[in-house]
Amino acid sequence: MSKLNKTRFAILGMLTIAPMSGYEMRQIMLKSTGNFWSESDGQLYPALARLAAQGLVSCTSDKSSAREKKIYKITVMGMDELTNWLKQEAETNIVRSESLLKLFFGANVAPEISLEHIQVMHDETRAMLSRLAETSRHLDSEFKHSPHLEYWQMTIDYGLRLGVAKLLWCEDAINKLQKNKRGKKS
Amino acid sequence: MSKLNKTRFAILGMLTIAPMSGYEMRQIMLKSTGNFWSESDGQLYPALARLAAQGLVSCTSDKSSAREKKIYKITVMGMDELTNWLKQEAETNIVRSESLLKLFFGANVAPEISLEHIQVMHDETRAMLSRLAETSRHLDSEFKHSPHLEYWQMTIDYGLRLGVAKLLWCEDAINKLQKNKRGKKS
DNA sequence: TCGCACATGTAACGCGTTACATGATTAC
DNA sequence: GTAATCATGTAACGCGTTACATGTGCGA
Repeated sequence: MSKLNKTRFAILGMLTIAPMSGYEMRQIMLKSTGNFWSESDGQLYPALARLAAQGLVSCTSDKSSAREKKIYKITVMGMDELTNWLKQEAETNIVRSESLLKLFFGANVAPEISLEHIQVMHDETRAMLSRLAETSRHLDSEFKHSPHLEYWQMTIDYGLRLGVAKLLWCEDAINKLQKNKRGKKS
Repeated sequence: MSKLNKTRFAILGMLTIAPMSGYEMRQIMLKSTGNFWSESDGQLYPALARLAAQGLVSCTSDKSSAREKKIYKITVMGMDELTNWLKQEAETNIVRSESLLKLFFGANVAPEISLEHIQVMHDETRAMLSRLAETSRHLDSEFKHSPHLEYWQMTIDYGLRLGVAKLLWCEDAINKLQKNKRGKKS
């Protein structure tokens, strides 16, 4: 029960924003929840089909555009399922950082190696921060009157705060390692 | 190749600290890398056996203690394998936060629900911070002259900085949600 | 004596990604 | 014409956890 698939809930949640296709959903997820939650094709499409079979979402085929597109919409039952899940305590909080694992074993190699790893983290974090800032601005203008906005901005703010902290840590770590390098030379 | 098992490297790395048994390794991992990397029984023991078969670790049976204990030691080949991995760029950086996902969909339920989730995050973060602080003190006294110490403290510092940022975010988010609640009432 | 910590493993299951298959339209 | 994007799906594979199996010794 505990490790049961959460994909269904991510989907149901996305459909409270608007009815959409699986493809659209994936794009939106990447840009919105991408920093803390993502789903792959192989999870998404089968899950959508299952939800439809269970009556938690309805599906209509849209043939107006180029290729056939399946537009999914959340049902009353689906809404029930979602809010019920939202009320439960969160279970899944996974972090797995190969960068930190490598740093942890850094004593086995030259400090330059660890420096390089941290530099990469630094660059990636900076890139993430600017993406987040852009998303934030975009949401503010695009969803001015949506009840979702407040919550979305909170998750963005989370990314911003953690990102800034990460950046500062990187700079600190780089300093320490460089000082150490000089220390060993002299 | 890219998604190849990293367990082997985590094990090899741990064995650069000291020769140890699988059981000990698990304990140590939980306390040291637990916040950013962990392995379960079902990964650890088979991986140890494979590494031994490949000659990357050696294994001696210790019958002095209560139950038979297998002490693993990293070999020269294993050391080679490890340093080679350490030099490569990190690939695996996974984050999956159900708490944030629930917050993202918070507009679908009463603000009290989201408040509660954030409160849980806050408490968990505080607990993590005090565990980290304790570990840090412990390492300082226990491994004063180890070349590992500097690197270990850096990963702890990472946890501390991110943790503090998380804490501040929680407090901020709680304030925002409470303000919003009052706003709706009046 | 009951339960916990020590200690090693296996089997089953589900999670999640990747790669593949298909095919239309659009932009260069 | 050919590459990229839109669009949906499937199959295979490996990752990772959980639960189970087994047994010892120690402390409350």
